[in-house]
Amino acid sequence: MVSDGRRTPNIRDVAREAGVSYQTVSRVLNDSPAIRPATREQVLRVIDELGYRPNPAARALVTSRSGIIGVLSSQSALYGPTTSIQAIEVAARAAGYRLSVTSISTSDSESIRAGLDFLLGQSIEALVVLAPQVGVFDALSAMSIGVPFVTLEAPGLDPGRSISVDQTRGARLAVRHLVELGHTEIVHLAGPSDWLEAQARLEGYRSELAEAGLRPLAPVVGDWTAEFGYRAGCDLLAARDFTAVFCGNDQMALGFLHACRDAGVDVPRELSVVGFDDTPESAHFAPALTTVRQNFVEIGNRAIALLLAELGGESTLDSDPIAPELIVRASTGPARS
Amino acid sequence: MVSDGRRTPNIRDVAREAGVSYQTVSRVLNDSPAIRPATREQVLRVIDELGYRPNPAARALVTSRSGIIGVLSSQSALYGPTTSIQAIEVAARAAGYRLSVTSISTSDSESIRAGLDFLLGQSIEALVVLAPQVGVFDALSAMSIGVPFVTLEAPGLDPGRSISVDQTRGARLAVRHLVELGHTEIVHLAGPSDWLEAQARLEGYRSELAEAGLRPLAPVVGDWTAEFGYRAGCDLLAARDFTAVFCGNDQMALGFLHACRDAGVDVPRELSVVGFDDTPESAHFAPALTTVRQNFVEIGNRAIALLLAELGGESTLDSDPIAPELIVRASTGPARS
DNA sequence: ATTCATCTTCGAACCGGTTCGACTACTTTA
DNA sequence: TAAAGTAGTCGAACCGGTTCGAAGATGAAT
Repeated sequence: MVSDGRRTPNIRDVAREAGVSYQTVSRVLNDSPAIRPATREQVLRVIDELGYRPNPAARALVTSRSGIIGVLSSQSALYGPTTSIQAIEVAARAAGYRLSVTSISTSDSESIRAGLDFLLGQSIEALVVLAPQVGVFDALSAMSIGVPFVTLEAPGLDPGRSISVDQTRGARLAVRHLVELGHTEIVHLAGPSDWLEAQARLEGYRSELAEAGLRPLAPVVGDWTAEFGYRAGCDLLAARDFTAVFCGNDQMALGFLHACRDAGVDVPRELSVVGFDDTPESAHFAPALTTVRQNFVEIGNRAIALLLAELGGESTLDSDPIAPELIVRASTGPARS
Repeated sequence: MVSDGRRTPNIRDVAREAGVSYQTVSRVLNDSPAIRPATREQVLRVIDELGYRPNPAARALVTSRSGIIGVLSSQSALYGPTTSIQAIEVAARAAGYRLSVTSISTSDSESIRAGLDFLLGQSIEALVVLAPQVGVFDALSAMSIGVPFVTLEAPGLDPGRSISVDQTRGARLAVRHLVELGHTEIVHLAGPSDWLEAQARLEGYRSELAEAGLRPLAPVVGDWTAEFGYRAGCDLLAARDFTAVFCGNDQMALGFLHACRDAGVDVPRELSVVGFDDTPESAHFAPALTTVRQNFVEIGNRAIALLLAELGGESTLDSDPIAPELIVRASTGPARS
């Protein structure tokens, strides 16, 4: 890597060194066919020798393609979004795109707008929204995005623009499992009410119970954290008028299990607990958690596939929703009659 | 937002519409002082009216500042790195930078090089490396980076270029706690041996035991997962020749606790268990986990602060290492004599 | 009224690529 | 042997900003 003159080499430096015109170098870079093999060899050698890297800004300027896909994510270290983003990154990179991720800490429209502005100001070519609060989508439809976009884990909203596991179905699987075990009084520890996933799971909980002819109990609205699950559990177990709990995610289930231990309630003998997500840890909870598995990697992959199709001008394929899967472990058992 | 002609408006469109020259618009954008307030108002109004956004590629081209900070991360949804990256993103955004994150799935030099190439090809202005395997740093020093960079959670390597919690100290805190409880036979469930954090914790484990005049046992090398912790636990508990376990992270501790339940071993009565990281869930393990807290947000913030200082030409300040904190919970207790 | 300083605006060059029409030299065909 | 075709290369214009020296306007000083 030579650094004569203190300037990073540009395409003209390469051309001069290789004894060709700079357009020829450009041809080599974009592997145009009309280049004599010997010339290409020569140019490539000089490129390597000089440590030349094409300037992405210059390229973006003239092609008006930034190669950037924006990701708007809610600020959290939750397992699901994190896993999806990673899958997105891998898929995007494979397609020659890079990611620009920004996270919003609150879901008020001001901060959403700021996050979106930040991304749009980078001339992103497409957008993935991973912030599944209702407010986000209101803000989204208020601003004209101007690029293809897809929302993740926002079930029931804007079909065709949203990729998600069928949350309602997942919730129904969980509840049905409990019903089949003979439970009739099933509490739901829900996620934040402005999260679409939480809404869909609550909906699934209600409709499955209705179908079984059972009455839903008032949902306890939480914040996805184990800490909340614990405190809610302590409260609920004081007046124990239920035999099963369907938790909105695995973390809350963990907290709830903790509360059960504190209260001396035996799971699953006296109480059945179900989670949601199947985090890698849930198999090792005490007891191992029955939960609903979501394929977060698949979500990410499909998101990029859809965007790439749209960027390529293809019609957006409406694929089947991703099916969740019930994973039965030790935290659920038959209701005691 | 007007869209006449099907082209996004550029600075000249704004100038024409506002009745000024395009250089004046540029002045307004970079809030140069030499602009009459009335002119500024007028220009800003037109900008808003046209929905004009400056083209970052054009700007980057002429200023030769991309505004991008690259992040090279190892592919995982681990709590620590995820949290740090988020802190980095927030801090970078506040400073007017954006992030380009890429993750490498394996730590062989080929894939490291590819990841690094991918980032350097985006003319990043600075680099954060969050892939604390030894191989990464070998590859790093082999390639000339050409931009300021900082490595995270890579203790003991390249001081001044690395931000991390003092892992060795954290491990010593954990082990000292066990020693003070009277434990003499302490097993270490280590992280992968090519991870610098794992090495540092192992080192801390050994030196603290040495100082206490105790002999270290052969470490069990794992992969950070709960699943591994479980399997290792099952093996270890078969021939139970120890009274305490120091786990390299909370997930492995969780798996180990699971194994203890399976084996009918009472924690902390018969066995003490310590984790590392203090994930938000660890307070709700069964039993609540004694662990070592790391401030991942602080790590991210410091990383950006250091890079910004360097980008601004300031000398790199060598700050004190971040101190870890022992969080004592229910999983540790006195050794039975 | 003229000169000069100051404030504000303008013109032109440049950043580092891509692209398209034109040019050259060498084959092929009649 | 002249005309036509073709592979390979080149020149110039352009993308959308920033920057710097120069110019126009305005008002104060002489």
